[in-house]
Amino acid sequence: MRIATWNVNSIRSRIDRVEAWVQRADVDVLAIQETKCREDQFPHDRFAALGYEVAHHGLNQWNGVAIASRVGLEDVSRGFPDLPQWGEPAVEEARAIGATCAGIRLWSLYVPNGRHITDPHMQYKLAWLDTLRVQTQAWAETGSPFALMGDWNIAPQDEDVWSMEYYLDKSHVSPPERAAFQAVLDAGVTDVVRPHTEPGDFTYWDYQRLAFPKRRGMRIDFILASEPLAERVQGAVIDREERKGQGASDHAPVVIEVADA
DNA sequence: ATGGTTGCCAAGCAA
Repeated sequence: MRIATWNVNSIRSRIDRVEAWVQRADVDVLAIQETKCREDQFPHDRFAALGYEVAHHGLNQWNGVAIASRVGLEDVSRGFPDLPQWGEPAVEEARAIGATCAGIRLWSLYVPNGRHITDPHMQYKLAWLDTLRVQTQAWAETGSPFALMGDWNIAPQDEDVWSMEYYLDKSHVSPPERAAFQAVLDAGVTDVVRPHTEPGDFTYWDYQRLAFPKRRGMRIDFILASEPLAERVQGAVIDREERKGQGASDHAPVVIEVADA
């Protein structure tokens, strides 16, 4: 079984490429981030035509997460307990959706962008991650297979950015963010993609300044699996090809191959 | 050279 995560940067503007990619990559489950639309705007019919069920959580033109599956989709959860609120008025944003597919509990997550080390968004981001840490610990204690998939807006290691000098005073690499990411790992999950990749294998490249052809990217999209699932992962790939050409998302899809239970 | 890109939706914000 092939499971993937992809920040598509608007499902409506990307639907043609998403449709082509899920067929080319032959994925059974796709966790999507940044759908950027309400539920009534989501192109459900396009996924249904390909044989995928979809659970979507989208409240407005921002954020938005979904899970598409052709191996079953059960027990959908939109958000999880104690997530911090944001905005005026403060609301819980559409940044997490969970579903059970082929016996595996999968989460599509869009971690808040801290924007800058000193920005209020950074405290929101860290609080959000701490809530995720608490939940991860609880999920791990059940001993069931699960994965946290999505855009973390964190580059946990120096090799995960094209230049540490460039990012030194910026978000995504700060010690508090990296500590928050590590705390989630310590709660009971592991990065199952890294063992199958090399330094310089990024998942995101800015649209600006020719970042992609200059290979100036970051590795900020991850699949973190609990032990019962991690031991079934047979391979992984970041599909850099999908970042090429007109109409590409600024993120590449990340795929894992999982053995049957 | 203080630039450039994309998507929301139609001015400015978000990434």
